[in-house]
Amino acid sequence: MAEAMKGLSRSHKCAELSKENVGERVTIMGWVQKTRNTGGLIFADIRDISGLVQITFNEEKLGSEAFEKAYKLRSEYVVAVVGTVMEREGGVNKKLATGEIEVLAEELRVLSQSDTPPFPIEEHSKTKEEVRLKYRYLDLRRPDIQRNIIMRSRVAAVVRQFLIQEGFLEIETPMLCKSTPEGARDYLVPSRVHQGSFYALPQSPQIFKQLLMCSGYDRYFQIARCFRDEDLRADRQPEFTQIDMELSFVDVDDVIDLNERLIAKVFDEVLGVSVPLPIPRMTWAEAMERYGSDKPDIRFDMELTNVTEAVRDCEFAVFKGAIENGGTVRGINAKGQGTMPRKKIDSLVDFAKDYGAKGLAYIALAEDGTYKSSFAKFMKDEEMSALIEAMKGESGDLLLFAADKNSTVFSVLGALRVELAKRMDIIDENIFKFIWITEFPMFEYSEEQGRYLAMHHPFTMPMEEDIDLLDTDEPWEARAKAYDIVLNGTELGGGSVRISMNDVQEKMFKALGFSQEEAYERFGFLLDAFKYGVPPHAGLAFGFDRMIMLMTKAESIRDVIAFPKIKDASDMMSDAPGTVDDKQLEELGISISDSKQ
RNA sequence: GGCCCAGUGGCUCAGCUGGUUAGAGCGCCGCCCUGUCACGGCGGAGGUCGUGGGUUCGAUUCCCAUCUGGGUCGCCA
Repeated sequence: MAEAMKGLSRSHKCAELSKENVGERVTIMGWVQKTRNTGGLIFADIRDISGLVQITFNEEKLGSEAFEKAYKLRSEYVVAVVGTVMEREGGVNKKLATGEIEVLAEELRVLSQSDTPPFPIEEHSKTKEEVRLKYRYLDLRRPDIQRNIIMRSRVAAVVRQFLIQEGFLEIETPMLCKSTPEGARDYLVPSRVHQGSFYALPQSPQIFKQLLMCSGYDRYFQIARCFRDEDLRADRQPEFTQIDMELSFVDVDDVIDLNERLIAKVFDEVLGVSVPLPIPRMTWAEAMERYGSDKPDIRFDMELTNVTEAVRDCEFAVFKGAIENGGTVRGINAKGQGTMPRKKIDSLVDFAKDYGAKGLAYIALAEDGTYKSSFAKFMKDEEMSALIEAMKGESGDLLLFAADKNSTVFSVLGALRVELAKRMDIIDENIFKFIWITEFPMFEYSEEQGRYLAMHHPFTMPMEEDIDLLDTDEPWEARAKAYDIVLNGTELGGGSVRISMNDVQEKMFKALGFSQEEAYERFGFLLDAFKYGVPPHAGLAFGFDRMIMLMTKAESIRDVIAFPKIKDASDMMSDAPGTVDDKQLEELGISISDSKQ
């Protein structure tokens, strides 16, 4: 039977108690973590958000009726205990923050009983996520998840404090928006009043924050929920949170300066980690050339080497063909991996194939100066020597090569570089290496749609010296005033300077193949707003969940979100999404096609 | 949509090339125990081996399909 807490008031959280409190009469409330019953003496560890404290139940002190109650305590019962803080008689428990003390109970109330939990409520749980997520309310009791959720709140608080101090206003933007069929799939919300019409949940507050700049709120931020109806990954959820901001009368350097100070402050205050400023910058072109990635992990080297010139005249058909088709041959040198067994090399080849490579050529350099290679028979000796030389290959190294069009070579070697580093265990997991990637291309080719798309979004400002390129036959050569902040190989955030000049915006739409009408159809109200005096403006958005993931070293984004969704975007606990009543559908004017029922 | 991994009591796992009543640890239930903190002792309950089909004298084990969960490629302006 549960008892009321009437007349009791919690005086301390469990782990707030220490030797300082010895002799004090305290009231603590929390969950029973564990009981140890030695017969005439019962110990119980009581847990709340602060941690654990040991309660001692002694029949002489407590009386037989209450002692009987203590006898029946089980895991996860919610109790209130009034008692006196004592130094431990049975010796200090060094593993516990409150290990020097215990509370000798004088009164016990069982505020709530509990069924036996389906899995143990403990740190470093071995229970599979399937079970944990079904009982998420229990999983959230575990100290490691609680630490993540607490850190998330602290980061949000520091961000708010910093930005408000910098003159930002926190402004909410709508959740019910108009669908803009560019980019990710929208989550749609049917309208009852306007049957047959749909709202879309925002993929980001992009357009609204630009309108706020037009309206003169010259520094805006929001910790904003965003929605994308795409497939999930370990670091991707269908609804996620951005630290979103936009500033007027600024250029690239202003945004970068402000945000690196924000990062430094967050890491200092929350983790005690000092981030040296300024954070290094690298152009997109350099990042691709050196790391094969626009989000390079710079905690380790193993950079790409362009060996196209060294193999230009060779007879190896794979290299020859790639070069003839306008591609390149590039390699990476896995130092000291020359003895890698064939089986493991094959698994690297398979790995490369996932990223679009047709294969992976290799040279394994033995300690005795000889080598094994998948393609030596097609090469002259001096060509091999030149290639090894170009790769700075030494005895014991494993050289891996991809030959294809540049985008494939970069994607394969960029991923392979990270994979190798993981296998070689050369990544220092305890450091945070930030880098800004700048000067992104304006456009990116979509194989699927057979046309160029805006790499960032259609309001991204080209670099001044590249504006004229938009009028030429090769507008895709233009670089954007866009920047990403990358941490340990993860894109933490990104943004751009926006187009605030009408003529440039028109050129941009033209380059993207939008007619004036199409542009208006999609973004009319923004373009209209721009007619009435638009300040130069720029912004940035951080992936808040990813930031917390990296700060907590969580392996999954689900570990930093209180109620996450699983791979198919459903919620294991509530079973969302679900079907709805026919009556609800009728009101919305919606019918479900037979094939889906 | 493709590929890969996993699924055996509440939890975590073992179960060899197919062979009697499918095991262990933790948890749970009962009894005992006044200084435990991975408490201890004794006893006990609890399993359609994810599901369906096939091969076989016989399937947790082999094959096929399917479901569930995870990872990843595509996708994510």
